[in-house]
Amino acid sequence: MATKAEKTKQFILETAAPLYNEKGISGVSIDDVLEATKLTKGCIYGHFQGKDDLSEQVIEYSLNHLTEKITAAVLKENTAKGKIGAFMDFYKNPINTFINGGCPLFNTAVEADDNFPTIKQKVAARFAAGQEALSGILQEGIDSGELSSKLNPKRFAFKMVAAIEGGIVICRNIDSAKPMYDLVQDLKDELQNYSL
Amino acid sequence: MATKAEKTKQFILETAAPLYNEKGISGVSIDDVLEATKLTKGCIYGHFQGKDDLSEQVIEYSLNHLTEKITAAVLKENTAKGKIGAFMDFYKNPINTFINGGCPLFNTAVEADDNFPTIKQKVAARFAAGQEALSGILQEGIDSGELSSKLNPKRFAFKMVAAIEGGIVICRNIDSAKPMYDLVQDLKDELQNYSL
DNA sequence: TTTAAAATATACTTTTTAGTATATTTGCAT
DNA sequence: ATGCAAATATACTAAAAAGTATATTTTAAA
Repeated sequence: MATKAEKTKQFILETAAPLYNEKGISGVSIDDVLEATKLTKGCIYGHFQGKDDLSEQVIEYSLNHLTEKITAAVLKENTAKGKIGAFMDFYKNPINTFINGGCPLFNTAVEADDNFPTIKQKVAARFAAGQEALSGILQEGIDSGELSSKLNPKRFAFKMVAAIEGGIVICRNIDSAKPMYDLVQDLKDELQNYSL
Repeated sequence: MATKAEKTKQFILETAAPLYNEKGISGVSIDDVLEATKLTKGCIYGHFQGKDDLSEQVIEYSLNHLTEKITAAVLKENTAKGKIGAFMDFYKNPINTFINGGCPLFNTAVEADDNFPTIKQKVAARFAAGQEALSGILQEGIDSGELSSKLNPKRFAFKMVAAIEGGIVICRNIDSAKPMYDLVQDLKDELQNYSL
């Protein structure tokens, strides 16, 4: 069983994750985390070296959590179209995201861009892995004869992720989920057109 | 001619705009602005009520500037395809953006989401206006017989903007412009398929 | 069950950031 | 040209945030 300290640390990460996702790295203060967790400085600083360390580990936690959730959803399906559809469905609702505040990978990408090089690199690795996984699924679909070889897996995967991530932000901004549903439908139709 | 104070205020806005775009609203301090402008607190606080006021006006300035630039680029063309192409070309290079740090409209949308309701509303109005303008251009293209009536102007406009904005963030994150070029090409091809 | 170490809480200091009061300078109407 | 108001600079205070030293509590091994 996990030791007390390990459970506390996990609890801090879990509790801080949505805070970071909503307010951003620069927008979260240690006091915010203290208030959300009802813990004290001594405790927080016992588990983390400082705010930078905390930020890094919270982001790491969020990205791991995201990856797990997406992977689980995708692996439930057994066709390429099913898997890609599951990916899109995961992101379909831009208002109630699996963690409050939208997609943590994307939010972090925006903020880390010119400010947090270490975190930026971590995010970049996740995007690369995600693109690899998605285009791999599409390539398998082509190889198995499910999808047409006219489909460019990498380009479709990039366009899909870019559109979904962009769509989430815009829909959240205008407080409307509708364009996102249409967008996902359009992307599914586009993939359907490559079906054999 | 503009008075000295007006010129100074304009200079502050111009100078702070890229700072805000790179570091985000929460990431910029008054001292950052002082250092960038080489001005002093007395001067800044003479022109702005405080940081919130400064932030709001800087964002306002950036969004106005963005709108002007895009409008100018689009109005140079006289066909629907030409105009939409000009829009995409404006955003084609994700690394060297017209203002350092990516698209200010989108960056602000991400940060304002759960934190700055007033600014969020301003951004939402801009997105709405943008969608209106772009889908209007496409609708005119349909009406004039340039584009097929099978094209859904609103849905295409949304997908295009979402993909471009998302693409910029991802490309900046992975330090590569290539996927963006491919994406723009794909979107242009898609529009081309609706040509009559 | 005892106790020493680990975990957490309390009470501070330091640093950073925002904001203000006042002095000085500058531009422009007379 | 000059004097006064507007613009800007200087030098401060206030508040918020990060970080630390130490006391207390809790956990778990002996």
